[in-house]
Amino acid sequence: MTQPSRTTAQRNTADRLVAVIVVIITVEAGQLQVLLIKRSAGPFKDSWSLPGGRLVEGESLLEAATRRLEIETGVKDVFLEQLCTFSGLDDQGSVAVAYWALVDKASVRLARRDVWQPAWCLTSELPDLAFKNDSVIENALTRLRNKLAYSNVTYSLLPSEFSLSQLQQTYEAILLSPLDKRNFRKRILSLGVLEATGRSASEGRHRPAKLYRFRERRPVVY
Amino acid sequence: MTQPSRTTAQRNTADRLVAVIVVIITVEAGQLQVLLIKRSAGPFKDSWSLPGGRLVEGESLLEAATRRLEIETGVKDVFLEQLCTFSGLDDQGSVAVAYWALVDKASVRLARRDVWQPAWCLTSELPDLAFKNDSVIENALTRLRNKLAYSNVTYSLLPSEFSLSQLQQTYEAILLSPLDKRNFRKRILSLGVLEATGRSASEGRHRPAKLYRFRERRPVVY
DNA sequence: CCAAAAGTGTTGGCTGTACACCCATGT
DNA sequence: ACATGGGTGTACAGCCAACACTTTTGG
Repeated sequence: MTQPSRTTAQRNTADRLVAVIVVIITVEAGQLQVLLIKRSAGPFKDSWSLPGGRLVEGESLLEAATRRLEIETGVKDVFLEQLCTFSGLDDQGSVAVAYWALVDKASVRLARRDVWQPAWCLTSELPDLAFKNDSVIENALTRLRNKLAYSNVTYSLLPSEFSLSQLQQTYEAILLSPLDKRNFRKRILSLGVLEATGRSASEGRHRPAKLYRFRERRPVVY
Repeated sequence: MTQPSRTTAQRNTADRLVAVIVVIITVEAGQLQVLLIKRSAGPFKDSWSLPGGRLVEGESLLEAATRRLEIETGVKDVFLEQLCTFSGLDDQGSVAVAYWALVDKASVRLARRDVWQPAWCLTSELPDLAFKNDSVIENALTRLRNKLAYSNVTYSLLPSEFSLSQLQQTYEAILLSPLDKRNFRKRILSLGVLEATGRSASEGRHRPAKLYRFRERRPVVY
């Protein structure tokens, strides 16, 4: 059984090429960043796009997204959730299921290859992207901002132990606005999703900060 | 170019059968209902499932869902939104993109056909469903409940003019819990999404109720 | 001793919730 | 006249936002 041609402009079976794409988000130095891939072949050669790829035989959507995430970053067991599904991102009738993931940049080892190099990009300075990927990213960021308010998703953006200031900086980077320190601490601590580790860490020549841990390192909604 | 067989348990191309399924929701007499189809052929023959079907050539996902909704109910221009995408609902490697829709039952004319008859079913009395469709419905209802709190989606469940009591009954049917009348009216009116029509209607032998209209008959988030 | 970030409480406004009675109509 | 649902206001509590100073450390 031969494969139908993948390059003709319109597919001639009712089956579709199904791909997953993954919006991999991190925060570093108070800046939101997204992982992009430099396209070194195919349509949109030399422009940037989100990492993605087709499903392989027998693979579920989540498996494909998990695999893709690990290929690019080496990380597993982070927050990874379906976002939405697009048709018409290319003009080939394919269907793309977008996922989004949150990773701690320190735990990432970017894939090193000659072609299709991944790189972090500030969300404030996104280049032109292939396949309308900018709307996918916008979508993911909106979801992230909403989800901050009623879930613990940030567990996946930080190391296992962190200070409240770090957590606050993460929130501020995502929301693009400063938060009041006392109100933030009150709110977060009263949720009861954190526990103190008893340890402290000083970064630079300052007073050392108490370290906290998320009680659950998996998604919880309040 | 031959089509690959659709009946073997595992597909042997990386292309997938892509279908949309639609959770069509309505409220009547204080009861949430979902449109189901009696399967009269194929897998799960004689059990119930959500209406759905494959994409046709050149069709987008939203177009497919819109078409399916209109085929079953005759209605267009109602609230229709993507829900989420499943792989593994059957064991054939297909991918199903679920949508959900809200319709005013009075404006619906159910498709009449000899086979695959559609029928309304109370969500409190769902039969066993094919293809794990029960989880899809649960998902849609959860989304609806959440969305009640910050959007005007109910515009699509009611006739163009309605009383506040009708609106409240709709909310109660969805949330499965009674609401305080005065608080409900205060809350809804203060949102400013309704406008009084100036007209009234009495149903039965009661005091006639003021009628209202949604300012926007399309989704708005507060 | 100085710079830098950590840590800590109180107040006022607003929002949401609980709660009960009178009114207009049709029969 | 009465039964039925329509319509209305107040008081209290909990939540969120605004706001400034002291403490601890490293250099």
